[in-house]
Amino acid sequence: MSVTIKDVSNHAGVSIKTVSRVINNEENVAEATKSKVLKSVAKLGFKPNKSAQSLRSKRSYMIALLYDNPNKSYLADIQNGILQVCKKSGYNLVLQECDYEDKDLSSSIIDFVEDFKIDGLIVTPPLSDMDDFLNNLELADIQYSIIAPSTKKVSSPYVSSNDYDASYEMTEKIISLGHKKIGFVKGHEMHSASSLRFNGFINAMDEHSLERNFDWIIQGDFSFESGFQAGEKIFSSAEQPTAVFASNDSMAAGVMKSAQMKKILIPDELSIVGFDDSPTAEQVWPSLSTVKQPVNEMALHAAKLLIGEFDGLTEKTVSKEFKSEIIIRESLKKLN
Amino acid sequence: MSVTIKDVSNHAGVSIKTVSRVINNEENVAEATKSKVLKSVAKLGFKPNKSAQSLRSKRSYMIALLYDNPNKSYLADIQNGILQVCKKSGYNLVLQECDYEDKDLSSSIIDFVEDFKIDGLIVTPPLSDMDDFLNNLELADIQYSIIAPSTKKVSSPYVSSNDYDASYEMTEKIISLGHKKIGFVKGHEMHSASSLRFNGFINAMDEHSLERNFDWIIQGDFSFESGFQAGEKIFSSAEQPTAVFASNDSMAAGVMKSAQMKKILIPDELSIVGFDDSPTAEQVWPSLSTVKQPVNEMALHAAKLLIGEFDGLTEKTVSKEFKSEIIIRESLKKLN
DNA sequence: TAAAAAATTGATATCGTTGTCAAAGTAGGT
DNA sequence: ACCTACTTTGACAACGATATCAATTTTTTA
Repeated sequence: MSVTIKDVSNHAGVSIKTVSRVINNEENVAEATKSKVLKSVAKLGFKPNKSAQSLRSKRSYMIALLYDNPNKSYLADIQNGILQVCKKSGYNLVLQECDYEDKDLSSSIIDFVEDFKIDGLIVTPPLSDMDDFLNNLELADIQYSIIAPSTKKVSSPYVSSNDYDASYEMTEKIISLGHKKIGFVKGHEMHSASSLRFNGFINAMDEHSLERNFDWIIQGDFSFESGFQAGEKIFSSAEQPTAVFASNDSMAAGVMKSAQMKKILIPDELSIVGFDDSPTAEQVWPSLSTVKQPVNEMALHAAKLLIGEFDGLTEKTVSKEFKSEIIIRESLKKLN
Repeated sequence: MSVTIKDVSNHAGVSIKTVSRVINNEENVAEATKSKVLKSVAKLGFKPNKSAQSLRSKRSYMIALLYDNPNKSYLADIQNGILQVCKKSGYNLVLQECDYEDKDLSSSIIDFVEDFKIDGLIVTPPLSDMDDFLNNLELADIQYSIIAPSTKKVSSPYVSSNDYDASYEMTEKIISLGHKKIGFVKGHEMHSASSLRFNGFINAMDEHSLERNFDWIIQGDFSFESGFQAGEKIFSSAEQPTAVFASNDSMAAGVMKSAQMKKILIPDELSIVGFDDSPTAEQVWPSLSTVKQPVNEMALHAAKLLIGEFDGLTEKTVSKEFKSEIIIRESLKKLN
C-alpha cells in the first residue's frame, strides 16, 4: 500500500504529530527535526492522503466554476485562466453548470459545496449578476470570487471589466472615422453587460450630439440569428446607417451576413464592429473589429483572489477592474 | 453541525452499520428496518460525508477530463456531454489540462488520480492517440474511457467517430456535384484524425479515378492562419481547383478568406467545405458546408461507459462508433 | 422437532490525517 | 540555583464513514 504519515514517523523516529507539523509548515518545529522529517518524506515518497486531510480539516483543495453561459469560447478562456492558478497552487477545478432560472439553484449549489467540501467558487455572468444568489452564498458562509461586467457592491472579492468604457471608446472610435449614422444591436436582456454596452454607445452618441435612430437600434440576444434578423430590419429601414455596432461578435457576424446578402460592401459602404474578440471575429471576411476583454487574465486574477482568501498567498491580491482593448480589423473603415 | 450516520442510527434505533447498509443499498436488510432507516434519513436530512466515504472506500465521486486541445468549441461540447451524465449519477467533473509533449505526463496524471482518488478518466484527442500513455494508465490500474477518431485496440472502453468514412462520404458528395478538381488541406500531423480524414479523401478520389494534384494538397495544422496560407498556395498554382476540402472549419475559413480576397466567387467559382461544424461554420458568409460529429453525444456516451464500469449502471453500455452527419450549406454548389 | 443453513444485525476496528492538551526541554532573569 | 516563560514534542482522541466478524434471529431441511 501507499506510504502514510505513520511510516514517515517511524522512519524519522518522531511522532506522527510532528510529521504533520512539518508537512503543514507549522511553526515551532526545531530545524533539525524538520530536516530529518523532510528527508524521510522524500525518501519514502510520502504524499498526504487528501481524503483524510479533507475529513479532518474540512478542505478539499477543490474549487468550482459556476457558469451558465452558452459562449463556448468565453468559457474556455475562463477555465484556462483559472487552471493556470490551480496548477501552481495545487488546487483542482470542478465544473458546475447552472441554470440561472432554476429556483433551487442556491440550495443545490450550497449542498454541492458542503457535500464535497469545495473550498470556494468562481462565479461568472450572468450568475454574478444575481444578487439574491450571491447573498445566499454568503449566508451559507461560502467563499467566492466573481467575474462580472460591472463593479458590484458585494463584500466578496471581484474582478470586473469596463464594458461601459470600452463601448464608449469604441463608439468614439467609429465616430472619429467620420460615421454619424450608427446602428446598434443590443445583447441579451438578462446580462448586465448588455445595458452597459448599450449605455456606453448611447452616451458617446449624445456626447457627440449625434442623433439616435431607433430604426437602427435593435434588441438582440447575443445569437448569430438575432444579429442576422437585426441586420434585416436595419437594412430595410428608410435610411441606412454607415456603421453598425453589435454587442457581441456573433451578432456582428449576423449583421455582416445580412449586409453581404444584400450586396452591401463592407467596409466600403458599411462598417461593422463587434464585441468579445471571439474566434469568429478573426475568421470572417472582412475580419471584425471588436473589443477584446482580457478574459483569461480576469479569470486568473479571480482565481488568485479566491485562493488567496483561504490560502495565504504571498502577494496580497485585491479586487480589480480590467481594461479592454479595441481591436481594429478590416470591417471598420473611415467614411469616404 | 451536520447530521452524521450516528445521529441516524440513534434516531432509528439501529446500529450505524445497518444505516450504512441501507444507504449503500446492500442486500440482506429487512424491509421493515430499511424503511425505518430511510424515514430517519429523510427526517434528519442526512447526507453521507463524502470525505469520510472517500477515506474509507477510496472513491471520490469525481471523474476527470483530460485534454490538450486548443479547440474551444470542441472542448465545450465534450464537457457538456459529460456533465449531463454526471448530473444524473451524482458524479462531478474535474478538469485536467495536459501537455501531450510533457515527458512526465503519465506520472503526474497518475499522481493526481491517486492523490484525489479520482474514480476515472475521460481521455480526448490527441491524448487518446498516445498508446504509451494509455498503457501507463492501465498499468496503474486506472479506469478510463477514451474518445478517439478511430477504433483503437485498447482494452478499455472507447467511443469513436468515423472520420474516415465521413471524409470519404463528403468527398463523394463533392464529386457527385460535378467537381473533378478538388484540393485538400491536411490537419495537424499529431492528430490521428488528420490522416483518417486525408485517407478518406484520397480513397474517394481514387475510387472515382480522379487525379490528385499535389499543388492543391497542402499540409496545415488546423489553424485559421494555416488555412489561409494553404489558400494562398492553392490559388497561386498554375491550374485552379473548383472545390477545396479542408480538414477543419478554421482552415476552411482561412481558405475562404484567401479566395475572397482574390475575388474568387464562392460558391459560384469555388466550393469550400470544412469539418467539425464549429460555430464559425455557420457564421461566415457564405456559410460552410461541413461534417458534424455528434461530439456532445459521444462525450455523453464516454461518460456512461466510464461510470458504468465502476458503478452498476442499469443498462449495459458498450463501446460505440458514432456516425457523422454531412451538413450542406451555402459554400458547396453544383459545378456549372 | 431438532439441526443446519441463511438472513439479519451490531460492537468494534479501521482508513490517514489533524486537533487537544499535557509533558519535557531550553533560556533568560534574578 | 531556582523560578518563569517559551519552545518543542508526543500520546491519544476525533473526523464520519465502511469493513470484519461474530451474535442473534429466522427459515429451511431432514
